[in-house]
Amino acid sequence: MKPGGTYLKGVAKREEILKKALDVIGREGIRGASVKEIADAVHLSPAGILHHFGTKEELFTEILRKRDELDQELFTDGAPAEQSALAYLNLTQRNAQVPGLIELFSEMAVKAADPQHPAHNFFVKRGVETRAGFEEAIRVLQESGRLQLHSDPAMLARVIQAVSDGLQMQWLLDPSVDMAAIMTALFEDCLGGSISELHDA
Amino acid sequence: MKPGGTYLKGVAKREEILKKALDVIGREGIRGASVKEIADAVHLSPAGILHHFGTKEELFTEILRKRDELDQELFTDGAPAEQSALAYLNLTQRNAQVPGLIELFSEMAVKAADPQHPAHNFFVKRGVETRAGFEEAIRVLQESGRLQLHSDPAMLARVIQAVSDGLQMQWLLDPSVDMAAIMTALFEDCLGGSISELHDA
DNA sequence: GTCTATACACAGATAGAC
DNA sequence: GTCTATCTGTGTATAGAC
Repeated sequence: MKPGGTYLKGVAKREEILKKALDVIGREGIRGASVKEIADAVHLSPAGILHHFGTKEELFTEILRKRDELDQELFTDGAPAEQSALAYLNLTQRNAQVPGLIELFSEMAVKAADPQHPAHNFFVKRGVETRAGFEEAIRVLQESGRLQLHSDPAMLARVIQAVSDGLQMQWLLDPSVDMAAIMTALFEDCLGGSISELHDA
Repeated sequence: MKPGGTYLKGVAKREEILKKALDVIGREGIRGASVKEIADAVHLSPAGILHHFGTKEELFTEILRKRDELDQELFTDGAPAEQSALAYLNLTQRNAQVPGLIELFSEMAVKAADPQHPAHNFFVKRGVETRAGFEEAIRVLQESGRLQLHSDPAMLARVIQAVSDGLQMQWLLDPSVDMAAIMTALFEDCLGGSISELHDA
């Protein structure tokens, strides 16, 4: 809304804050998830940060959004529907390397249950999109006969999302849980043993 | 550790606090989950509460434990292994009536990822026990031929737990999600369509 | 052993100066 | 756009009354 220079500087500053925040939280875990910690990391005061984002919860909502954005560029962009399941598995495996962000995501997901929470719409939309991807992949696999299970794709999509989220919680409690291995085994044993055909990445 | 009267009074007071706390949180949701709110509900000062429990996190750990205890009396006590899956479904359906407690549980589950958190061992133990119940039920069903799927019971138990936790998160975000229906459909479609045989409660 | 009163530490939010 | 100062709320620690 403002002429070039100033506006762009504001956006750039926001980006810088968000990137540094992802960094700090990834490294320090949820302990690094206070306004003050992030402020220190970008050499600003807490008030300076909140000038850009309004409130703490809005700041953290933007952090989540930013991570999704970065993830999407790396993994799922432009992949055909059939491969979205695989892309998701890759994502899962990679995310498992950054416990702090998973903690943040899980914590925010709970808080966002409140319709008034700034992240509420983000999580609703994210869930819808995630399941739509699964649904389409399932449909394609069913129609091509590579998936013998003929259950309602919408329901299966919900289940897959649930398994993914649920395994993350188990993994937070005990990092020795191999999420990707369980997901893969599940696809192969229950869904018709054909997801491995997609493996080429 | 102390002679009768006094000791019992202490225990009784703790029980009273825990019961009231479950009440308040169930009614007011996570907003009622501050030491002050609970203190008000039992007509005590915050310090009075903490005298009995030490810290806030320990208090809330005991609250979780208390709820499990009450749940167990109501549903799973004495049920044969084969029916534990059904008992769990019943529990799921009943819990869905008390959003505040599910929020509390989910939030604590995330915080308990930290091995130093007072609820860490509670959640670890709870997970082990939950999965052990599923595992035995699965084994029985497999051996009696009522479950055609021959995947590793331990892995399947993890998946079922994950679906259950994951669906709760979806439900928190959108209460129109019918957790029990999805769980039931999942058992019937993927696990061999035999869980309904157990339905008699 | 039980609890109140009080003091303290800290986080997030807000107002106003620069 | 950023800081300092301030206010509020919330959890925690301690002293001492009963």
